[in-house]
Amino acid sequence: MNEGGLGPKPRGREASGAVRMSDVARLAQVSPITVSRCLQAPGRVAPETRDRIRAAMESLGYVPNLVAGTLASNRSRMVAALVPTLAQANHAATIDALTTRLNQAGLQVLLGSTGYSDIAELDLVRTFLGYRPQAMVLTGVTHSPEAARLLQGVGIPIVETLETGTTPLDMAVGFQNAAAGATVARHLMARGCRQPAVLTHGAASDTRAADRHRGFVAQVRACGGVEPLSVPVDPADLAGGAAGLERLLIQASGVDAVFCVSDTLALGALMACRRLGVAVPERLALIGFGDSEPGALVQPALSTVHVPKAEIGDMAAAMILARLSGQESASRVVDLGFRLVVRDSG
Amino acid sequence: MNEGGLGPKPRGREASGAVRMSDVARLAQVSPITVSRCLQAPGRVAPETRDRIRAAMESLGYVPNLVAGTLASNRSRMVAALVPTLAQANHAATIDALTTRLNQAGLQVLLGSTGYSDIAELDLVRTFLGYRPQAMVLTGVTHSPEAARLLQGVGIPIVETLETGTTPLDMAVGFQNAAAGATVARHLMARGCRQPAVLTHGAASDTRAADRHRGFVAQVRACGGVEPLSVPVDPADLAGGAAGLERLLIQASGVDAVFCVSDTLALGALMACRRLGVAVPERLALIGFGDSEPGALVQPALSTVHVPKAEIGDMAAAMILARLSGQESASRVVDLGFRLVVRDSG
DNA sequence: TTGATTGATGACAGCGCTAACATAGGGCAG
DNA sequence: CTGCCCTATGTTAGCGCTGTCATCAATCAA
Repeated sequence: MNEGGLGPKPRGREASGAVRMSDVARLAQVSPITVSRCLQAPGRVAPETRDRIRAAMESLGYVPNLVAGTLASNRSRMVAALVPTLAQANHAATIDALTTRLNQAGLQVLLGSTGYSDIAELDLVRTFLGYRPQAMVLTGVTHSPEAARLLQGVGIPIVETLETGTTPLDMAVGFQNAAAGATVARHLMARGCRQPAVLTHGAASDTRAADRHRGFVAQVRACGGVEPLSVPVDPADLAGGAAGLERLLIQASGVDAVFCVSDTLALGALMACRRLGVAVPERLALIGFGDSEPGALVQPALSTVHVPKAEIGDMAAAMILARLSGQESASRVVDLGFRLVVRDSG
Repeated sequence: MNEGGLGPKPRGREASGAVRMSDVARLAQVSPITVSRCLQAPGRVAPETRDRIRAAMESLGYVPNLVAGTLASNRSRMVAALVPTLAQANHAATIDALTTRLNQAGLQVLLGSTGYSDIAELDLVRTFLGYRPQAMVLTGVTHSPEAARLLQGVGIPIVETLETGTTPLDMAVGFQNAAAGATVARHLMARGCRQPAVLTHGAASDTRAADRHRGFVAQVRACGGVEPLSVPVDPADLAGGAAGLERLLIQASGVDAVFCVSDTLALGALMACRRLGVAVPERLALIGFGDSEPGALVQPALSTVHVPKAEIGDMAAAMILARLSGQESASRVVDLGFRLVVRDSG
């Protein structure tokens, strides 16, 4: 008996004030563990008991504390995802698909954006791992060594998206950026272009863009074309694309085609061409990347490379779910390909 | 002494296997609470102790378990956010800004998309509250009564975005959709339109679109215009906009202006006009909503209403942070306004 | 009848961390 | 030298839930 006040003074903090499982249990006249089972596996609880418990939860407005559940069960029902930015439609589409699919399976998505910074990525990886997610989705396969070490240490499924060029940390789904660049190069050369150039993303950590650039240049060389001039742009937005194109035309007057590593850059370049009176595609062919919606609407309609944005999100979710349900997936790398979309601009 | 094996058989589960705070503490020769303090308030720990602890964390590869921390401290450092869809650029921009700002303050964002469904919203609200977020961001001010009850019960800051028409559950930041609709109507009437119509979003829970529609119609009436025909479209994508416009032209041949409740619909309508040979804006004026990027690039450039997407996300974050730091914000409703952008299409 | 099996529920301990209080030692005014 | 405050660190007891086993009654084949 501690009632006499003689024992060690009880000095607990006050509880959060919310309704707890034990409150529900008391009202339903069962033990807390039965309430827990009623939530996790209703089939293992007798129907009458179940109804009584549900009525109790309803009447008390009980909201299970998943944090406590996570700590006890070591299953957080969360998946962490990192993107460079959401403001770009292709990342948004991928995340949207990923989220939808994971939600259906009862998993929530913890989202962070790195702003194309390796430091921010490392920070976010560290923090997110602190929430003990059951899986992690990253953009691209290039990370700081420290981040890679952390990620491999935790032993959860990891999916890297948008890039399948090299060996992934764990799993990868996307396409081959270098091959996409090469395809564009082949197309332009076949079309008779003789002096192609590249508008590329200046951010060092956007290795996807760098890969496309590299693949393009290699293919131009292989076809015996003039060594392509390249102009880096950062940030890679519309204004950047426009400015980049102007710079490019100043540096080399003979350029007859430009591969822009993103549709956004291409659209900016297209605007600049309009302003400067450069005829597209007659004097200058323009090819983008990503098959964004505006590209199909402008005039001349933008030639580009279509990538399966939503499918990548879907597949990433599927790979995670398969792994979490114990299947050792046969293929750790899934290449969903890309497709050259030839429209008016080149 | 329990060593004799006489006490109750210890039947604990095995621990998660990860490095714990106590491991760090042992290596650094301090108590766990000092390690905890070193993470939360390094200033309250002596410099040499701090260095020893940090070295220990480094050498063990310690990743703090924030789930346990949340349970113990009742502070999750998470903010939950719900959007109808991420695949639409204006929501993505808002969330991007929100996330960036909250991350800077050490808060993570738990993101869910409702797909414009009240049922999905309720589900997500319930689940997210289970993670005990410190604040919640919603889109729009209309929710199921059940969701509203839940949200008001938990006592965390709640910000509703994109809409400031009615009384919020707690706080709101956005603009007045009805007023935006009215502004468009005034503009069209002043321009000499006599028979305007509306392409609107059919989803019942997109009350923002419905408000714009309502405001538009009311203003047309007030100006003495012909009662506007309206065509609902769902899903509100490009194809929907195109189909909607065709239906509209069939139903009423005298229409000389169309207010589309989103830029996406307007762009679809513009495509249809091109296909049908309808001159824009000569025969048909077209106004969108949202000031999306493609709208500025198409020809004729789309007239639209600019809304401060990123600013809304920023402000939502600021309101949350203010409240969490104890300030009772003076204004619970922040109207960031909108701006009619007249370009070529109307 | 009986032992084995199944189904429903409960007792106990502990997940990894932090709030609240406690303590020890040093500096310093008076 | 006393009493007080301040700084650095430690002790204790949970946060709210679930894994693991235990229990007890009902069912059923042999």
